[in-house]
Amino acid sequence: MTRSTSVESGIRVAVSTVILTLRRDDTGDARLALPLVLRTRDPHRGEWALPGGWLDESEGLSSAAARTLAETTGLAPSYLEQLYAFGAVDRSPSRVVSVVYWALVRAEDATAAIAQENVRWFDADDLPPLAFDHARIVEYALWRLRNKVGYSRVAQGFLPPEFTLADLREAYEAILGRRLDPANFRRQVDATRSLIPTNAFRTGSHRPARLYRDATDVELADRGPLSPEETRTS
Amino acid sequence: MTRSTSVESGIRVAVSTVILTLRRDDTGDARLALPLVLRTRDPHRGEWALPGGWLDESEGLSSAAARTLAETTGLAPSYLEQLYAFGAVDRSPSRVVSVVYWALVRAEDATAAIAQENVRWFDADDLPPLAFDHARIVEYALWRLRNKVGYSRVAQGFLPPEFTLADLREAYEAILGRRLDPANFRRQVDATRSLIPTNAFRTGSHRPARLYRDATDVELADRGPLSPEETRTS
DNA sequence: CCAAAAGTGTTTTAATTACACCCATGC
DNA sequence: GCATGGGTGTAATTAAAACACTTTTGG
Repeated sequence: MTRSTSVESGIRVAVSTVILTLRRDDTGDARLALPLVLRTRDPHRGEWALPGGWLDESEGLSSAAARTLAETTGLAPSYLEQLYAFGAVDRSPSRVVSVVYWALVRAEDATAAIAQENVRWFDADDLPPLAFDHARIVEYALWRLRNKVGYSRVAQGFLPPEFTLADLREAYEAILGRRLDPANFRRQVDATRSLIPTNAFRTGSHRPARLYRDATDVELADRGPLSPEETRTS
Repeated sequence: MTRSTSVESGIRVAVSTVILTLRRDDTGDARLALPLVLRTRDPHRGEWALPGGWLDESEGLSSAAARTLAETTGLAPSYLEQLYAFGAVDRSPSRVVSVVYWALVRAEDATAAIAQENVRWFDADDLPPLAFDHARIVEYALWRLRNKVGYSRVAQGFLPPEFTLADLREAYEAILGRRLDPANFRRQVDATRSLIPTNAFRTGSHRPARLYRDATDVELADRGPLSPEETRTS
């Protein structure tokens, strides 16, 4: 497009996203799941890869992540954060720097997600062989999530606006892979003052459970150094 | 270089690094300091900017960070970690994605650093106006350091192989900007079992202080998802 | 001897954990 | 009634903080 060669480069910038949601397995337990795209072109044709695409010259990094996320799943994320920039020389036949994001989508959104050719949701700890270095990327995204759930409210990104403490605890348990004491969990979350109780209850089984919603309009977690556009609550 | 236009892009990839060290101020206290480069070309000619350069097609991201770090300071970092990828459309007149690293260098190395035209070391909380979005980047790097010092051994990246507990505490105090109780600090660090005492003492003033060195060969902190080359201890 | 930093001990407070127990609903 | 998850109470353990006190050097 431009005549000057000084603004051209043999290095291309891609943006990919590790999209996570909660899904119920056969036993009814919630488990982490993520969508992958079957590659129809070389390199790595026939292998599964993270959703993503080339960074357009006119869009920001997080915009590109949200765009490719919508293109592959039809969803808007409830949480989106940059994960890491991968740029080893040998990670692809051509020179590609991938800026990878990770996103959370609500469970009920994910079940309503558009079913698309070449896109499938996999259990996060039962993945097929992945293209490029994507296996390592997913592993790191899961590490980040498990870490961040310990000091932030990110887990609420999996839940609808109103939820019970058992819902929230189930999300934590699925992320951390271990059971949490209901009594202590309750005390810990209301010590953070991040939930406000509603007057509604979820009924249907045993004693009804109170529904809660977010106490504040602030972010679920620190998403890093955001540009002014990214700071706006969309 | 290549004839195919499909591997060309109007987006260029730059790598910059926030290089941090400890320096003594007039009162003898240790303070965080970092080198900046005076821009001699537009855009932002005459303003100070982070050391960095264009990513070469044949080098990895962290290699580029180490290379530009050596070019501007003549130093090798004792710690190097990716900070964030900045890619807002309007952060530069041309489209640039900057992958930013942060690095620690040892104090005595920094004082021996090559004095270079257009490069100056500034006190971290008394910086001149910076080019591009570099002020925000430095701020985030300092936040990351202050955060990471709480749950890792990164602070040792400022110190020589052998040091006293007072040296280490002084580094913590400079990073965190507050005093720490010597008694509690001692207990906390030896609870981590990350230091082993030597039989040497530092003398010269008052009661001699025992010298310690790193207990392990492992990294000072989790540097993120590293490629195989980056994992090698160089 | 005195000042000052190195190093130890002790008390208090807060956070975490484990677990007993009561409550309210569906069946 | 009774099984089950919702919700409260409480004791034990652990970690963090505050601070008095002893030790060892230089001057």
